[in-house]
Amino acid sequence: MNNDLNQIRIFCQVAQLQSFTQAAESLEIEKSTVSNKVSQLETRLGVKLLQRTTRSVKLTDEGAQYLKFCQQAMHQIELGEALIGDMQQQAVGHLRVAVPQNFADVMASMVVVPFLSEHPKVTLEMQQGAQNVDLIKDGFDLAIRASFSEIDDSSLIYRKIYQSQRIFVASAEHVAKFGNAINIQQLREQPYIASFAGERNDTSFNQVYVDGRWHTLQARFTVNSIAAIVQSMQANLGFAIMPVTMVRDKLASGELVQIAPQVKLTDSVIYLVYPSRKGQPAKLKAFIDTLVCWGEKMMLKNHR
Amino acid sequence: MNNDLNQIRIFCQVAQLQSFTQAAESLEIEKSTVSNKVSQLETRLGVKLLQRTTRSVKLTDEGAQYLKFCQQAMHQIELGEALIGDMQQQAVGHLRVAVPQNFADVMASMVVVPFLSEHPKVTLEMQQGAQNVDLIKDGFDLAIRASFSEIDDSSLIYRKIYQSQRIFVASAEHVAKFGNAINIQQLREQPYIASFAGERNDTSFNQVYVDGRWHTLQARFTVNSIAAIVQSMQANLGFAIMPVTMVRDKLASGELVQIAPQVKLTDSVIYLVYPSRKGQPAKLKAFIDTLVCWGEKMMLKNHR
DNA sequence: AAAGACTGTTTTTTTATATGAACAATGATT
DNA sequence: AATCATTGTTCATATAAAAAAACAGTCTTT
Repeated sequence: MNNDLNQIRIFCQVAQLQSFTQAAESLEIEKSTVSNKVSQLETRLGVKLLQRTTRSVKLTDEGAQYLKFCQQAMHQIELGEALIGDMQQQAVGHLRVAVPQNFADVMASMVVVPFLSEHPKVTLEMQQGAQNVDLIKDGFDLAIRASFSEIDDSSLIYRKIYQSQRIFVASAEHVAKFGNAINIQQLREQPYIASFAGERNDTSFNQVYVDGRWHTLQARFTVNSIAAIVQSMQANLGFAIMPVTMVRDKLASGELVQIAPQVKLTDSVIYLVYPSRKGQPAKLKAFIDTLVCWGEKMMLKNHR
Repeated sequence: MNNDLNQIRIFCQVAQLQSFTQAAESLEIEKSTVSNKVSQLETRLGVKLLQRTTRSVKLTDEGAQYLKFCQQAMHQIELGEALIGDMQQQAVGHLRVAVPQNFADVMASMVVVPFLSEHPKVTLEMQQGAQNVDLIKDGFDLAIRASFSEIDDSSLIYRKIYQSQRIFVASAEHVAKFGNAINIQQLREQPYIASFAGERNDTSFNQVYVDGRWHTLQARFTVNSIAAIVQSMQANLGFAIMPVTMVRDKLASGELVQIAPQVKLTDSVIYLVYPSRKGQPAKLKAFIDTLVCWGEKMMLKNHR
């Protein structure tokens, strides 16, 4: 290559150390390379930068002038790389996260608050309902997905952080009124409160796999918030499908009760999706850690 | 090479043009090279700098931060190279010249004054009596040599700018007193005013080649200034050896007369010596031009 | 809806470059 | 003063990088 920037680094080193040999050693290259690169640079610029005897190396007038600029340039690059190093070690900068519609409220209290207080130099942007965004194109650092069918997309890292059994739950009053259903047919006759995970026509959350085929429950009421569903159940609007962990406390206190335990549902699984595992900035590592930690805590709660 | 500065230029170009393909075209390299270099840079820094789809290229948070520093660095280098370009085109800077002892006065009026007035941005340092200096080691841009024996030194450019017949001259009064000598023996009996060109023991200027061997004239008075010698002759201190051109006017006006025209002297030759012909800064080119021009004018005067 | 144009990446081949030894030149040392 | 150690440069060879072509996506257009 004619216009080789490495010539400049090498020239700087020679000029600074006043020696081709020492420059070669410090850069861990051959002195013949040093000699050639400096010659190339001189030829390209059309100026002799260094006057050299076999015994001494001195800057020419032009070389001294040029060196100043080169040294500043090298310094700028050093500063830049130091900054990158810092960003790798310390969580700083802006983080854009895509979360499913029905997860915002769960995240806010249990993840966002502790994360932001632990990492004061990070700013967080959480975009709800951006379930199927293109991480790279739309500039997200991370997405949380609650898909039940795993999507295979190379170049993206999928990481399961949470898996929980889902159950049918309702208020005690609801059970008293409709009876405790024991199969899918009976459930379909009871009012159902649906959630949707992502896109408008995404019905995966409302599908029940029984006897080798999928049954879709028709919803009386649909809302994209876990908290709203719980409240609706307590208002006796109907039964719902919930991850066990989400309603563990309500079940313990008797506010909600499980119905149709014989009917098995697929698990609720939460994935983290992010582009490329290597070269993660510290801010992303930190957020992933927080999420993984949260997932583990939730799972423990489940199996307690 | 692991730490390749060219990665940075390429990254800058990609980031600026938001395209690998366009960056490759503008840098006149292959897009595969661009792709590889950016990947190398990312690997080295351990950060993804650019998020890329097959259709779009976007800076990451880290990439944007890093880019700022890289752009500044590139800008610095551009400034430096622009300066070098100017120095090549416009005579600026400091010029160190070594001249023989007996040339300073000749140079001052006929070369230095017109040169400095024509090139106001050049500062000139003229070191007298530095005849046999090491151009490179001692940091001279140019030396003027009046050697009679050509020295062969590779890596140095020798350029003859002036050659003149030397003659014996004296004042008319001197001739009246001592008679017009016709051979070397007669000359040796007359008082001789000597010059020396360089080192203290340099007698080449006072040697006369006659009948196949060298004769050294014993000087009654030695001084290292052409002007002083002329004045001394006019004060009838003795005869001297002078290049014809130097005393052309004095001979024409009758102030000085040639003696012993039968005795042939070697020519006076003036050389320019400078390191490396290519990559000369404009200041040096300009000074060489002035000297060559001066030499030609003097030679013309001679043959008129 | 399907083909085409254009993106960035990967792979193979060709080219260029770094290397290491020998070299010429200089200063220090004996 | 002569040898020795060390400098920067040169040259043949091994190595690494750039080029060229093939590839796998994505968006546009017919």
